[in-house]
Amino acid sequence: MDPAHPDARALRTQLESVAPLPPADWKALLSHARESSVERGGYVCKPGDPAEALCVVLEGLVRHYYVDARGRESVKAFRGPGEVSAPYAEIIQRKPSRSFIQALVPTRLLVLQVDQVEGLAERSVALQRLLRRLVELHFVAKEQREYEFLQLSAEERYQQFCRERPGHLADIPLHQVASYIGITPVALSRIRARVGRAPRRAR
Amino acid sequence: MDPAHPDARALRTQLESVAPLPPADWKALLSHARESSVERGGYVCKPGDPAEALCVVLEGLVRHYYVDARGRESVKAFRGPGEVSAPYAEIIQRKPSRSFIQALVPTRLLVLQVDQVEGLAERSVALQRLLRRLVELHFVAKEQREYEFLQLSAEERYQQFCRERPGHLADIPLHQVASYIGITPVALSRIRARVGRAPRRAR
DNA sequence: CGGCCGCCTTAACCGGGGTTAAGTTCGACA
DNA sequence: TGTCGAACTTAACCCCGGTTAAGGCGGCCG
Repeated sequence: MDPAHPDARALRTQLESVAPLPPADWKALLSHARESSVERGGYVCKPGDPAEALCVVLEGLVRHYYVDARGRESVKAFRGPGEVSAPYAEIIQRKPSRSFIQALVPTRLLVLQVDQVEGLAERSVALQRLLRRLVELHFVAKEQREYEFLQLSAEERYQQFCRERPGHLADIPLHQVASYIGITPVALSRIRARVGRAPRRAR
Repeated sequence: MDPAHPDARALRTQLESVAPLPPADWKALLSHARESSVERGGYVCKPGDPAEALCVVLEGLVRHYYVDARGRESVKAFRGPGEVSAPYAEIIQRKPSRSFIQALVPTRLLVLQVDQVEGLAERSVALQRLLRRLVELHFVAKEQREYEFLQLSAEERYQQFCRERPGHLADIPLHQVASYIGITPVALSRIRARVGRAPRRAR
């Protein structure tokens, strides 16, 4: 991808705020990146796919979810522009994906191959540190989620969610929000009735 | 700490299974390590303490927990021999600890200063990679926990917990188990009555 | 020895959320 | 335009877990 491309510049800025990255490493990274588009409802990744791609959302919105043995579906995360989207746990464990990653709206992604990134990181402390920093931030996010399950009621988790993703509320079907906060669509509907049919930003 | 010490040898082996670490890095790490003991009920860390120590449990058992504004207590984790014990999220965010870390039995710890480790890692890709690997494993564990909250009932989470920490069940009071799986002691008691007063290994 | 306290259990009551089912709205599409 | 289906809501019923309170048990200490 061209370093002069606006997407590339924006991404660079964002990465710099996580950890400093020398220009050489940045160029090397970009040279392995390709862009990809997914239409609304399309899949970036399905169970059984080899977990080898690290994506960054450039534009649009995706959700990460999985389906358990009983066919019950759970949403793990939503990811918008600037966020990393990948079956991270499976990449770490070098297993095939167990998750779906699906575009909720037309989405553009920057795609990196994990082993190429790993290869570059073998030779750069800075890149290695950046990668660590990124996992650390993911870790903190998961711990925040753990906190919400341990200490908040479903209603509070819903309100928290509305605060977290104000810009995406209009694009996410409520049953997926319900799944994300760990309740059924029916229960979410009741909560929204109690709370007074909370914000669902006009478009 | 002496590299010839049995604890040091055991730890080395364990770290090697996570990611390779050259002898020079290992020696440097060890030279900054000190050992510390905590009696049963004693604290390794309390809210407000600067989050600067990375501990590894050599012997014993600790729990990580926090108390929210309403005084409600939640157990985030238990850590036994060979496991890392630290207010990780706070270290990552460079904030003071918000958690308690408490010994459930007499415990010995290996203590490292975060900034010393960071300093070493600035000069070693191998150490940097090892650190990343460790966070990655923490991340996977948190995602597993997220899965349990999303898809398992309290009863299933209890049985899962019994499978996870069979060796520590005897040392952990039930109300702490309840807190860990996100229910009240009363509810756990009922579950145990249903399930048939599950294993609580004789000592 | 007796009393206290922490831990665990049991019981009774209540409320939130799961389940099932029906009804509404709305957009896609023939 | 009519039909179909997905998404959302509402209602009825039930169960799990929270809450409160009481009682048992064992260890610690005066």
